[in-house]
Parts: sequence; structure tokens; C-alpha cells
Amino acid sequence: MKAQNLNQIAIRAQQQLVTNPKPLLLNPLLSLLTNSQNAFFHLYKQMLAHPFSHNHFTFTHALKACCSHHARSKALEIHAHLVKSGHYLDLVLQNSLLHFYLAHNDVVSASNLFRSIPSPDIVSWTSLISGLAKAGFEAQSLHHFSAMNAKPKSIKPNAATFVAALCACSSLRALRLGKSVHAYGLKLIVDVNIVFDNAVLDFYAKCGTLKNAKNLFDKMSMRDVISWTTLLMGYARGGYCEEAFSVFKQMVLNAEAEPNEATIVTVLSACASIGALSLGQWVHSYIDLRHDLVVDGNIGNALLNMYVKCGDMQMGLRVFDILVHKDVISWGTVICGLAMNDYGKRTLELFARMLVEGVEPDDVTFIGVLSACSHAGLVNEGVMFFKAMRDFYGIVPQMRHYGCMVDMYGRAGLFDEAEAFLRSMPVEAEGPIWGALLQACKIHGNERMSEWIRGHLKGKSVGVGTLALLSNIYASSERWDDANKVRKRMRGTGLKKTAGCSWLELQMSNNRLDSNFCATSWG
DNA sequence: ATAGGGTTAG
Repeated sequence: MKAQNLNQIAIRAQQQLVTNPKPLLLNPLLSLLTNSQNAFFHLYKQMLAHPFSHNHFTFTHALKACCSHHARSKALEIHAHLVKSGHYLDLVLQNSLLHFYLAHNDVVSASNLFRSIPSPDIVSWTSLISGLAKAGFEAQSLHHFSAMNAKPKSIKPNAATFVAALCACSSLRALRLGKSVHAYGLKLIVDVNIVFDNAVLDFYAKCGTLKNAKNLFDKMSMRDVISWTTLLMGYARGGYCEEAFSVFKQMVLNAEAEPNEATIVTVLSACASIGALSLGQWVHSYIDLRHDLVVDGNIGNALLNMYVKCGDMQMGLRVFDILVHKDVISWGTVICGLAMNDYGKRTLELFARMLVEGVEPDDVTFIGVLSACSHAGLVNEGVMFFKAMRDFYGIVPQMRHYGCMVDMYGRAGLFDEAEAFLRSMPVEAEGPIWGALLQACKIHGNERMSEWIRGHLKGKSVGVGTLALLSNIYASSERWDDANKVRKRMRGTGLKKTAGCSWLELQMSNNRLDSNFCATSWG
């Protein structure tokens, strides 16, 4: 709703209050103001002032507004008012209150309220079952689902209730239970209901096999964008990213439903996770073809992430440049991307630009910045940024930040500094940090440090990669006994070192960013 | 008038 229209509605409401302040005429105007908190509650207050200018409907609108604006104290106020004025006896109002509490995860108030309802109707039950499932109380949710069927006051679930129960089953990964809910639903729901079908589809995609989900999808008599996206996400989540992409391609070619933001963001993330540049490019062309879609916001960030993950920094930077709203995610993506692809100096230039444009860096931004310093050998800068992060931006360093610092000292061969830093850390370093340092010891031939690390790792559980590295260090200095000891320990844990692999398509080597491009791209 | 479906990312 445009601001201009809102003003007109507010003015009409003021006229109405003077000429004929009847709830029948005022309530529809009030409901139109729901999205504008101030205007809404201004009118609401005026209507409340006169006993004959409001009724039950007024309060349902008010509670709905509280829901969308997260106005908890306002909702409590309304609750109290309803009790005092006697409106509380209306079941619809109790249901509205129940929904407000559940939507704000106030399970205690919601349960108390539900217990106080003498004869809950289908909406009360469904609200409760759905709210509990979403708040993480799946078992209680399903308990109520079965309780509602119990005599003497049994109430038959409807499609909305089944959707809520299936949601609880999905979160619990309760395959058998969900199957029986599905079967029960098939008995009670006779008309085609696409929301129910989609909920079932999502349940099988999450808990069952993708084959089941695909069969169901093929059998559905109607499919909309959510059906397609649910299937696509099922494949992507299961790691079948090529299949996820082919669902997208089919969706576009068969034109049964039009992809929306969720569809596109999901398929781009699938392409990114396997480094499938050519598939990602296909999605990009599709976005450009759709003149109603803009490369910005979530789609822009997802596209940027896809190019970065596929190693095409040139396109990544081009997408980054055209983003109108560059948020902390956009900056973080491009900064970490440059750092990962070893453009240390460019990373820091972009970080400076981020600060100039007034976007506050967060923990992930500093991962990129610190790892750029580490890769480029900029130790002084790294130390400075680490301090700025902690002391100026108030970001508590996490293991990953510590890791960057230790890695930075190690790569620079500053082992005393690395050791001092490790000792100054408030938390115990984790496996990967030791691994990075061992790697540095190997490169710089620092056996004393390797020994010290070995002492630290004694009896601790560390990743197999670290152990492999340690054994290789021993092997390279021909300390076979020590090397074998470590190998033995690897076998003892039942771990195997798998060969590293890269999914990046081969063409990425042609997409490396050259210094010329960097120099011209932002002056 | 009140309850119901899929969401990604650094």
C-alpha cells in the first residue's frame, strides 16, 4: 500500500469518526491500515474511546496488527481489555490471542490460554498444533494432534491441521509417523488441496527418499511454484545438485509454474556448491530474460556467490558492481571470494571501500580480511585488523579468526609470534589450527615447533588431516618410527584420509582475474 | 474476523 493511499484512508477514517462512527464502516478502514503501525493504532485508540464505534471485529484486526508488528505489550494490553470488557468470551478472539502468543514463541501463555477455552474449535486446535511445531515442540504438537481426535469432544482435522502435523513430522524426521498422518489425511481430505499435497511432498523430500518425492510430484494433479521449488530443494539438500538444476530447467521449459526468488536462489546455491559455472550461467541468462526480475537483493547475492564459488571473480565483481543495495552479505561474499582466490591486495581495497560506504563489517567480513592478510604476507596489517575487529567493532574472535592469525604467522615463518599468540588465546586451539601451523613448520623446516605441537596433540582428538600432515612431516625428515606411530593412531581411530578434490570446472583457469582488470574496474 | 505449504547466502 502506497503512503499516499494510507493518508487518504486515514483522512476518510477521521471524516467517518465525525459523521457516522459505526464499527461497520470503521473496521474496514482500520484493517486497511494494518501495515502502518502508527496510523493503525492511532485510529484504533480513537475507536476504543467510544463504546459504540468498535466491536469484536475491531479486536481481531488489532491482534493481527500486533502480530505483524511484534507489538507484544500492545497485545497484552488488548488481552487485559478483552477480559475486562467481556469480549473475551468470543472464541474467535481467543483464537486470535492464541495465535499471537504462538507466533511469538510464548508457548506457556498459549498453553494456559488453550486450556482455558471450554470448547476449542478446529481453528484453536490447528493454531496450537502448528504453533507448537514451529516453536520446536514437535512432540507436544503431535500429542495435541492425536488428542483432538479423542472422544467425547472429538474434532476432525482438516487440511490445515494435517499440514501442521506434517510439519512437526518433518522436523522430527519421523518417517513412519508422517506416513500414517499422510494416510489419515488421504481419508479425510476428498477435494484436491495443493497446500496439503505440497506439505506431503516436502515431508517425503525431507524424511523419505527423493524417489518417493519424485513419484508423488509426478502424480500430483496440480503443481504450483512451491511444488517445483520443494522438489528442487529436496535434491539440492540431498546433495544431488545436478538433479536440482535439471528440475529447474524442466520447470522453465515446461512453463507449468514460473520460478520465483526462492526457486532461483536455491538453484544458484546448488550450482555454487558443485562449482558448476556453466549451469550457473544458464540460470543467469534466465534471470536476464525475465524482465520482472532484478539482479539485486537475495537473487543478486546468490548470483554473486555462485560466480565466486565457481572461481569466476571477473563476473563476480561485475555482478557486485551492479548491485544497488550492497548489504553486509554482498560485501562479505565478494571480500571472502577475493581472499579465497588469492587477491590479497584487492581484498583490502574492497574492504576499505566497504568502510567508506558506511557498511559495518561483521565477523565473516573479517575472516576474508584476515585470510587476505595471511595469504599476502601482510602481518602488520593483519594484527591491526584483528585488534580493530575486537576492540573497535566489538566482535568476539571465533576459532576461525584465531586460525587466520596463526596461519598468518606460520606462513610468514614467525613461529615465536605464532606460539605467543596461541598461548594468549582464551580458548584451546582446534585441530585445523594445528594443522595449518604444522603445514608452515613443514615449509619452513621448523622441527622444534613440530615437536611442540606434537606434545600438544598427545591424547587429543584431532582431524585426520592434521594427523596425516604430522606423519608426513616425520616422514620427510626420515623419522619413520614417529611417522608410523602417527599412522597407527590414524588407523586406531578408524579414519582414512581421502584425497582432496576440486569440483571447479576446468574453464575456471581461463577466468582468473588479471591485474589489468582490477586496476580498471574501480579506478 | 481467527488457523495451513517451499527460502538462500558470505
